[in-house]
Amino acid sequence: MNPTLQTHNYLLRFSIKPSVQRTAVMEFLLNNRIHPTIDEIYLALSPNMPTLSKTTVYNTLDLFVEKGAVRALVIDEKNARYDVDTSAHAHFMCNSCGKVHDIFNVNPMFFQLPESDKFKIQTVEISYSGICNECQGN
Amino acid sequence: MNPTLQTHNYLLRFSIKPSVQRTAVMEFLLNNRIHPTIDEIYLALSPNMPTLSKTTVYNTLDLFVEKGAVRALVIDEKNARYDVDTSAHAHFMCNSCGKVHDIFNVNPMFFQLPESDKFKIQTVEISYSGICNECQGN
DNA sequence: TTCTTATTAATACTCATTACAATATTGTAT
DNA sequence: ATACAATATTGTAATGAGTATTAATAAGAA
Repeated sequence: MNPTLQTHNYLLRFSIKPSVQRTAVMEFLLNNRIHPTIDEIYLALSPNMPTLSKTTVYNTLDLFVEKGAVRALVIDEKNARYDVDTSAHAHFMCNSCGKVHDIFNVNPMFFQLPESDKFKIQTVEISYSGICNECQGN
Repeated sequence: MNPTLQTHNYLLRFSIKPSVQRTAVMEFLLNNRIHPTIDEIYLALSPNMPTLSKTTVYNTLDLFVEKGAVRALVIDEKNARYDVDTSAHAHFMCNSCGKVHDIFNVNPMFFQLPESDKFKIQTVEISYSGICNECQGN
C-alpha cells in the first residue's frame, strides 16, 4: 500500500473527503511531527504543488480540526500550530528558537477535566516553555 | 492610604517606576480580575485619560511581564491576555463568549515542572476550554 | 453530457501587534 | 532654578496572521 493511499484511508476514518490537497497536507503532518504553522506547511508543499493556495491550507486545517483529525495548539502567540497526534500529551515551546516539542512523560491524570459547576469543560492544554538544549549550546 | 498610593507601592515592589499611566494600568488590573486584553484595558482607561496611547498600554504590559508583576496568558488565539495573579492556577476560556476565568481547584502538583534532559523548562500553563454557564442558558 | 454542489484559488480586507520617530517628562548635576 | 541626559509617552506607519469574498475548477449525480 503506497503512502498516499494510506493517507487516503486515514482521512476517510475521520470522514474527510481526500482531495489531492488534503492528502498532501495530511501526509506532511503525518511525516513531520514538528507542530508546523500554516506557513511552514504551505512553504513545504508549494514547491511540489505550485498552484496550492495558502487559503486552501487554512481551510484544510480548519476542516481537520473540526473533524477531530488534528489538534490546534495555542502555545505560540505568533502563529497557530497543528498536531496530528491527538492523544493526551503536553507541549514545550523554546522561547529562543520557537520550536514546539512533545512532552510525553506527563502524568495522565493531568489531562482529566476538573469538575466545575460554572463551566462545561471540554478540553485541556498543558504547555511548557523555556530553552531547548540546542539553544543553550548544550 | 489611598488606592493609588497602594498601587504605587505595589509597583515599587516589582522595581517598576510608577508613572501615572503605569499606576492606572496596574490599578485596573488589580481591580478587574478579568484577564483583560490590551484593548479592554485601553478602552477602560482612555475615557479618564484622553491622551493615553495604546502603544503605552502595550509597553506597560510588556514591562509588567518582564518584571514579573503580571503573567501573559496564551489561551485566546485572538488576543494576548494579562493576569495580575501570578500564583499557580489554571484558566478556562469559554468558546462562546470568549471570557477567561480562573480555575483554582487544580492539584498544585500539576504546576510542577517536569524533568527533561532535552529542555530547560521554566514555565507551565494549564488551559481549559468549553462553555460557561451563562452561554448555555443554565 | 449537463446540472449541481463541493473544493480550490486569488484577491482584498481586517485587525492585533510591532517599529519607529517625535515629543514630553523625570531625575540629576551644576 | 537651569541645563542636560535618560526615560517614558505618544502618534503614525508598517507588518503580517488570519478572514471574507468571489471567481474558477473539479467532482458527482441525473
